[in-house]
Amino acid sequence: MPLSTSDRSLVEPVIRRMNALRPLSAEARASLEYAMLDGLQRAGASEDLISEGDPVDSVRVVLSGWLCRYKTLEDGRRQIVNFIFPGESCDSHAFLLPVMDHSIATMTPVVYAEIKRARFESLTRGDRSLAEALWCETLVNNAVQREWAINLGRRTALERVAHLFCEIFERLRPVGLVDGNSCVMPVTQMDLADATGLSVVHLNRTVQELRASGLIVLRDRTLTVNDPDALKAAALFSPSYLQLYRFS
Amino acid sequence: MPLSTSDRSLVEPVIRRMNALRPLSAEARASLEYAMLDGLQRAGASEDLISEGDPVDSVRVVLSGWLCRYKTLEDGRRQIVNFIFPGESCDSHAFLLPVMDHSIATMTPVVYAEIKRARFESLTRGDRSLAEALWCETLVNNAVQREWAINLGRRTALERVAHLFCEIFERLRPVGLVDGNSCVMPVTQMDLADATGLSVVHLNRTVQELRASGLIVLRDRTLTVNDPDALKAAALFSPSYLQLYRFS
DNA sequence: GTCGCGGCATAACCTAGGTTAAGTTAGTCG
DNA sequence: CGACTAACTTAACCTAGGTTATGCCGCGAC
Repeated sequence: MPLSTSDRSLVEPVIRRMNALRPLSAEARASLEYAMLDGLQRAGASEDLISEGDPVDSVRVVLSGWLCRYKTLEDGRRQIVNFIFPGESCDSHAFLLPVMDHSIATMTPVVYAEIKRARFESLTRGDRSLAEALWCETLVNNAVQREWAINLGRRTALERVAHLFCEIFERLRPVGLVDGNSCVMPVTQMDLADATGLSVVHLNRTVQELRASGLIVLRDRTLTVNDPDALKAAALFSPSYLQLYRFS
Repeated sequence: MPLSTSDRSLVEPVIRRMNALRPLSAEARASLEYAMLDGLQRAGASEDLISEGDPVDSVRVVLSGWLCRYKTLEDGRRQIVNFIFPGESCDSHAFLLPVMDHSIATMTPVVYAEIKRARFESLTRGDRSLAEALWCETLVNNAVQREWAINLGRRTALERVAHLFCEIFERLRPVGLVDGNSCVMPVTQMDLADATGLSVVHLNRTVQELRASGLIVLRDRTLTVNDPDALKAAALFSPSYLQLYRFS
């Protein structure tokens, strides 16, 4: 089965990202490509791909669209604990644990590749570099999670929202989704509130404040940051935890 | 070099914990034991073992005492993002990334085993079960980090502190550090405040409130929970994210 | 002994952010 | 076209939690 050009361009960001985390052998690259194209899936916006308590038996790699990991309390309070962007994988190795401790939902329509556990294991067993790239991804994920902890625990509302915008920018950039000073922001203010631990009303107030101070323009689902350094300063943002040096 | 009984009892909780995460082969157990006893170290309270930005070239396994992972903002605001308890390891595989994204400090005097990267890699290369146990630990860690996110973002002060106490209890239990309804609580209220994202004053108020309602007794560095179910209910605590089923 | 200090406790006051409510806009479904 | 809904906005009000300050206790240094 020959690969079409359009299919290749779909999975290319994933290969590029993995390769930046750990240089992949040509064979690893090819077999990962095939595995992904074998399991292409689509989902609409606001769908749960997997829920807390579900057993895991496959790995999903996001090709386009935004997803989030979230947890809820009994009474409905919801916290988005992380976003998942194109080029990132969802549950790499998660099947080492019996069930999910959190849920994963789409925030936009999404294209992803689903790789079954057995195939995934033969992929990673066959090539050390791929396995290491995936583990690096898990470690970076862990670092992001820690940054979210200090974000939620110690930053003010303004710093928090600014920090989230900075992080989104820096995570979208290596997969080619930042265009100059702009990127898409295809999520509702409700989602942003759940990600920053704020109420929707206060999230809106904070966005207005960022707008008024000229730090951001957010209109038509597009975020523009004219002076990134100023936004970073307002956010107390330092990108080292994202391990971006790997993407030159 | 024969192992003394006292040395064995020191590393026993680690072996037991790893074995619960993944059943270890007899050889894995023995070589891990030797590697740990080879690198025994001590540290006093309130010492940084490693700081944000430092390169990592060894793995530390905690044998006794409490540590924490923390991050700070430029202006000194500090967030403890996780605790590290006896039987847990610090930086397993962290050397896959170039530098630490956070710091690790002792909260009490600590005994730990330091295993150099090369030796660690030969240990895990030699035995798949040990490697898997350590990766499981990383995944559980990640799950704990997510729970901390919802704790900081969505729980009230009372729920947060109660939740932290519940988690500490459940993490200390499998390594034999819970005695009936009590465990040691060798940290200052300042530390608890930094872990829950509260000010010291409000942490103190909250502890008073938990005391007044009869949910906890905290005295002489000892925490007693007479009615664990009541505390769990107040905390909206559900232990599944800790993967404790593994420890019977 | 007492000086100094770190940890705990409590009170008075204040503010960041939550809550409730209402209005606007824009898109979708008949 | 109008009805309905989801997302956003703004205002008024309120409270959880922060800040500042003061006092107490216990302990180690001298």
